[in-house]
Amino acid sequence: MPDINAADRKSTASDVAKLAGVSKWTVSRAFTPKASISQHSREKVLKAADELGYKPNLLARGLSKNKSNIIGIVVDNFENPHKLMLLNEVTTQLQNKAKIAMVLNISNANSSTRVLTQADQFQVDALIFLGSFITEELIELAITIKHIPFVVVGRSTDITNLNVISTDDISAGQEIAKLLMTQGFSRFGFMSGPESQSTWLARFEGYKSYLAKSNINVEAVLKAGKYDRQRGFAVMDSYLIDHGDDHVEAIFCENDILAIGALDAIKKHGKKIAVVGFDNIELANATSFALTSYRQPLNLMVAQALKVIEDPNASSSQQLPGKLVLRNSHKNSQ
Amino acid sequence: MPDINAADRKSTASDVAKLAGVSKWTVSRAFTPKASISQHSREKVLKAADELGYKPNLLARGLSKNKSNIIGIVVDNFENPHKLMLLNEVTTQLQNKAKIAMVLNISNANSSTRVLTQADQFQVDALIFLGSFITEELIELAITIKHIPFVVVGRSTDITNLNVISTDDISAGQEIAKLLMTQGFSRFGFMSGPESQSTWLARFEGYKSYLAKSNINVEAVLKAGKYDRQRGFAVMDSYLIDHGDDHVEAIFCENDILAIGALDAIKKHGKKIAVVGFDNIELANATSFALTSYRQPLNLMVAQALKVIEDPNASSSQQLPGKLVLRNSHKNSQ
DNA sequence: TTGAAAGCGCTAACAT
DNA sequence: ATGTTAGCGCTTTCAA
Repeated sequence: MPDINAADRKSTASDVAKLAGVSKWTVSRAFTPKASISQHSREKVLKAADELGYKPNLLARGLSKNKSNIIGIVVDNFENPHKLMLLNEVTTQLQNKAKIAMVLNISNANSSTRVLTQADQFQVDALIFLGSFITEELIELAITIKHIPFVVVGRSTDITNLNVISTDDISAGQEIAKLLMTQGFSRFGFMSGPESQSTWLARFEGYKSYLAKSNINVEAVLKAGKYDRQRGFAVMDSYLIDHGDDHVEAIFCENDILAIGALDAIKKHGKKIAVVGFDNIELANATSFALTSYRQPLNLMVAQALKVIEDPNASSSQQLPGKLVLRNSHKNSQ
Repeated sequence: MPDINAADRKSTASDVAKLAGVSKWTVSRAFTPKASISQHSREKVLKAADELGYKPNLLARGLSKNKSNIIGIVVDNFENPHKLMLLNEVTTQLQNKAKIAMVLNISNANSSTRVLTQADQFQVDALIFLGSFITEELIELAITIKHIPFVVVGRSTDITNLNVISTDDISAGQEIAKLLMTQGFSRFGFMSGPESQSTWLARFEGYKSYLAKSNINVEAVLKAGKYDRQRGFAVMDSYLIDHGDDHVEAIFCENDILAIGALDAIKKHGKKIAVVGFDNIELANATSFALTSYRQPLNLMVAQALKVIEDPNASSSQQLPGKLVLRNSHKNSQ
């Protein structure tokens, strides 16, 4: 059958070759940055390509080069606005490198085994775990799909042989402890999110160790169990119910949405407790909260993560410095 | 060279064929739901595949079937937590259909032309615009990449020949007007986000028309210009500064993050103005806001969108009913 | 039901 | 610098 639909079909390298009067391999060369091809030929080809609206089929290229330029972005929680900041950063940086982000949702009902297998079948070049609640099981799974390099962004863990790019959580915790001590508080608390044996609460370590230098204990550790505003509220609410007027003066929450929940609970009880969060989500800036928080260096973290998955040799974990963002919630008089 | 690295390489249909003692075409059939193949052969193949950890290469399949099963999800704004709800829904539903989401970030500095072209090169089967601020230019672009069907989710527009799946914004606006009138208010306002000639503020239409039935005008339309909490705050702040005690009693904000900003401004001025938002983001439930909002039927919207891109004939726009979520912010006495 | 040939659109490697 | 052969891993089509 003659090619009646040629106009509707995407044109291929062969079409361009025909129009430019060269072979299709020359067309391929014209689209390969440092291929040996004459200036003349390249121009002819590019002109013809432009006329036909030709753009190389990246799936075909991927098949032949055995490199898809597709990166799997693994997300296990869609409740925290912070994820959106990360997604924004990672998609932007990938796009700028002519790569593309495939979002893999392993939250809730989605079977992570199934989804990661799917990603593997789509030939993702690498997997990036976005600040996920990494479990042993997940790591196991990622390793099973063993051809794929992967890196964890924004989550401390003590699993060895794992590439992790995160904020320097120890220092962050210390800085926050220092800030609160400077305010003159003497009774401190901490609110934690999900817990697993494989993840290490470096933020808490830094916080605790700094206070310890002044012989101060963290007297209350409120376990929210997940990164969830409602849980943050609930756990602070019951703490205040249980403790009456005998409560901590300042609390460091593992992240902003927990902190926001906590602030609401504190407000409900009409108490004054200083609160510091983590992530510096946009909402921290709302006057209702004026939440003092800690900004992670997302751009650097993502850039480093991309470097790691590109060059498996350079593989190494890193802790990057973030920055305290002062508002009002950490002060002793708000 | 003998295949020394066979163990490290992903195994292919040929590997499986060899082990199962059949041809590679039979292997392909074993993985094709209704192919004609004997039960016996299929079992042999599946067993061999399992042994080798073989899974079909979906990129290769895509190339040969001219269908990638990759869907481009176009996102132009990463500030609104509502996007995360949408992303969660769309990735989950796609994954359940053995398809995968490629997130295309056209916010800020990302050139939408470049990104959509990139998506085209990756052979996305379709494009889904997520509640985006659709411009004429964007539509133009999407049409230029003409082989690709696309659909807009969650954004009313009056551009014709465009598949749009959205909440029934007219009814929603009416419901909200009714709710506020029931509270006994008589002076009403509206806060809008970004404006373009191509998008139609159906929510506002419904709101306005319902009030008009009682001969009531919307006396103040605050234009935030973008979906941004800070802008919501700022525009309400200056409204209150300008109007002193002579202000509306109730305001409907185009979405929740605007509403949250507005609430903070109202609080700052120590005023009482009823506020209703839209989207029902998780934060609406925070006690600081107790924001009455409107929940869009995201699951239905996304399901419908997927149906539309799968079957171009069924293409048609739809308005799906959502649901008012009552909290405290709409009441005349909070 | 099964095997074989041809082709999806591209690139690596070799030949000229 | 350019054309050719072969091949990436799969499916479609045609024979047997």
